[in-house]
Amino acid sequence: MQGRRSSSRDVATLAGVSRTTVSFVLNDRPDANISAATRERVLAAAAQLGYQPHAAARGLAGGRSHTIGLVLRQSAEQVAEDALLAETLRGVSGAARAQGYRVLVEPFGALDGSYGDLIRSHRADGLVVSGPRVDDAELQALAASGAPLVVQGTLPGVDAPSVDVDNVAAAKVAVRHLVDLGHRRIACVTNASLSYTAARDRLNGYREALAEAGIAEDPHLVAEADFSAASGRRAMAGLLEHDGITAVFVASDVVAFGAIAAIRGAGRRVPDDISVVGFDDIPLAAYFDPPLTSIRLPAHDLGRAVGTALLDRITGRSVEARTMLPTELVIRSSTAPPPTGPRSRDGPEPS
Amino acid sequence: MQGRRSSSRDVATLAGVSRTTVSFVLNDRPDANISAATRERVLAAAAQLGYQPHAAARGLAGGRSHTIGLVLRQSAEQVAEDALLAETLRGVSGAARAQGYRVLVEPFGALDGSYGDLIRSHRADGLVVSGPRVDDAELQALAASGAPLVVQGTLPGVDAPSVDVDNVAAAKVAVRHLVDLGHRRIACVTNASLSYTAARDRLNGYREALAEAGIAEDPHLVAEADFSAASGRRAMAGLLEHDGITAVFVASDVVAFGAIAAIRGAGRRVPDDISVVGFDDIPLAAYFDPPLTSIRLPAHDLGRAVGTALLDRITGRSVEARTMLPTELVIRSSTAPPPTGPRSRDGPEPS
DNA sequence: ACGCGTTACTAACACGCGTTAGTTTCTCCC
DNA sequence: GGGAGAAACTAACGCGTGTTAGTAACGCGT
Repeated sequence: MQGRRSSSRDVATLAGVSRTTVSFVLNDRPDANISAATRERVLAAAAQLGYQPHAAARGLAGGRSHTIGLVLRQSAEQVAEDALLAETLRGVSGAARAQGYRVLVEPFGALDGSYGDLIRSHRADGLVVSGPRVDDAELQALAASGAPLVVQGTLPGVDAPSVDVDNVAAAKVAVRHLVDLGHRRIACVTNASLSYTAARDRLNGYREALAEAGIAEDPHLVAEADFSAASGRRAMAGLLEHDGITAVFVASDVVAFGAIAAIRGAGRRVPDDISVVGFDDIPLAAYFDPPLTSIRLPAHDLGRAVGTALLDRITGRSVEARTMLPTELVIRSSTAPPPTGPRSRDGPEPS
Repeated sequence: MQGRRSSSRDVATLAGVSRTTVSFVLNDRPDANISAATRERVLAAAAQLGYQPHAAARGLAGGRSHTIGLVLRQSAEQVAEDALLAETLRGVSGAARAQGYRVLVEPFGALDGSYGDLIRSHRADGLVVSGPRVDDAELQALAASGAPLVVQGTLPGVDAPSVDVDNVAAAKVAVRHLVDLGHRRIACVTNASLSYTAARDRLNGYREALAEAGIAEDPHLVAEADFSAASGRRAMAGLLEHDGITAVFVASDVVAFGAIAAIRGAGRRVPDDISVVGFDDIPLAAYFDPPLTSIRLPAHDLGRAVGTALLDRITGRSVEARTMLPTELVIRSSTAPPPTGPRSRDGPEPS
């Protein structure tokens, strides 16, 4: 079908025009005057040869790589546990492809902070930085140098647009759901170390919800996890040493799976003895036992939004400094009213 | 810190040498004779300027993009459900980076078969094709044209190296585990449609294990799922209409989660009434209730192996036509001996 | 003093495209 | 008929690098 790689010169020769004309036609230059007949001839020639511009040559001449980088700033273990990565990636990639861009994924953001090389070497025209941390010097420097980058998540003090969900509000909705069911002694397991802004925000949402309900916060009822189910189990096991807990807000579904394992391990039942609300609504949440009540995080939309924002930034369009996507509480079976008596199993109705 | 982008010419000027010498030093050309003093001076100048070669220029001149493509041939839903994608990606990316390569991810392999453009436009020097299907015309054409590509999975009849686990043998081990526990009436839920070779192989392993145990196969005990937990629930619900099933081999953990939901929905217990073996050993398998017995799939190693194989192919080193990675049966709590009586709850011991 | 091989370096081309400045052809109106 | 302006196209440069062919300096033996 195809002999050897064909260049733009081959197309020009076949169509009987100059290389410049070929370039004008294929790139749809609006100010160029190309007759309909010529345009047709060029397109036919290109199709016949299966012509595909050489990406490097295009990038060199045009000063644009038509590639964006997706930098995962989390550690290897965290990346592995990220059940929503695939969806986010699809969203970013979809947004990119719609404008002729492709996505380079850099999953070692945490290994060495050298992802700035992607920009410096013009391998990528811009970066989506996911899972930013407050102590990210590379990110600060990159943003200061004016590199096109968009943060997925929240990172105050960095001069770059960001896309995120409102973690505070979402966590608040989750905890309020527990309050509405009648719970008063509600624990919290964070999704990660508090050096992650998302973890901090979700914890703050928990606190605000308690405050609004007039419940005094007990610092002993807050435990930190670090993305993994194993850490959730450990954190929850610690919390269970305190009496009277009837509900937990766990700021990540994966961590919640571990927490539930700990609850079961202690001989308690979900939701009969302890209600659990998760966060993220990963695909498996609905198939867990019990099906997990959670906050749905629009992973695909997040990816698309962050990709679109970056491309807007690259192409000089205006970008909102902050985009917030809506979340939604998905109520399943891991939450119920608190037990009435010490061992009552009847379903009491909240007033 | 950095003024404007510095080119190789700036480095040459600063070091007091020619641009060619700079190129020789930075690329470590073995046949070039560069004095230690000059080499030192060049490296110092490059470091001082923070010099980073322009990727497009390098690619154009060298004819190599230093990028490999990771093509996900599964549908969007399947990609979303793929809990091991992150690990595989890390493996591929790690292998690539070790040789100065980066990874471009193409998650829309199923949308349009146009991933060949990555090769034709020289955007990528080679492709890792994951989740191949027998009816992939693009793949056939690409392989025939001599494009460097490596298949992750199994696809007979395509002239390209492949990396995979031995799905037949692994499935056999899983089913033999059930047989050894004393089960005789063992059902199977596939992980996907049988147009996927992995699904077919795992089913064959199931059949071989039954045959070796002298158990006649009942075609009614095999049901197809399609990657999702929802499909697993449906498939299992159908199987439960047949009497006497005491164990199921489900060729995917995610699907198994759905299957377990169906079993519970029918009022049966795992493993007391029905044992379940999964496949993949996704991170959450250990935290499911009950913790899932499964076949561990070395996702990270698979990624690294397939990445390394592709790079070997690109750089002209010899590549084995077929690499098989080992799997391992991880026994947890979703499998147990079959119930002795119609409703016995005691733990019987297999003889 | 001269030739010869080795060492250390450089000038200049090629990669394939986008793009600016310039040229030719065509149309129209006085 | 002739000049002006628009329409349609092209020649040639530049992007930043890798690489080949070629040159200058140097050591050394005769």
